[in-house]
Amino acid sequence: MSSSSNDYYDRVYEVVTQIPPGRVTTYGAIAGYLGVRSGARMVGYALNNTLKTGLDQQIPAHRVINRLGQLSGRAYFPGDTMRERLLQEGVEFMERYTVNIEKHFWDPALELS
DNA sequence: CTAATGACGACAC
DNA sequence: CGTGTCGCCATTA
Repeated sequence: MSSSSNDYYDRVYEVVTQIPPGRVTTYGAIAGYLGVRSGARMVGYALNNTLKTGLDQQIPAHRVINRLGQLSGRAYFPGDTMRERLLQEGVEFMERYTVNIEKHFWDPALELS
């Protein structure tokens, strides 16, 4: 168990868990909300840890995409799980692996205050 | 302790 | 408008 940065993962999980269905947010938005403006990479890293540990069953990691609306993490999900889940939630897709982020964007800084 | 990596982002060309 | 480069910072080798 990492002791120092355990907080970082916890914060990421906390935010991602609160993303409502049919909504999506970006790595940068989460990182910014956490106070780490350019720590977007770490957000994905933390999420990767969730799938690895099986936490993805509790954390909607599929609702976190990059600022372009692309499912950058789709490769880490089995098959097209990431895309299929978003479709089930009613998320509009512009392309096969690109969602209408402007329409479904969920900003933690605004929604969580 | 140093080097490389990554589910990103912004900017330069 | 596509591609390349740098920055950021935790994690791993």
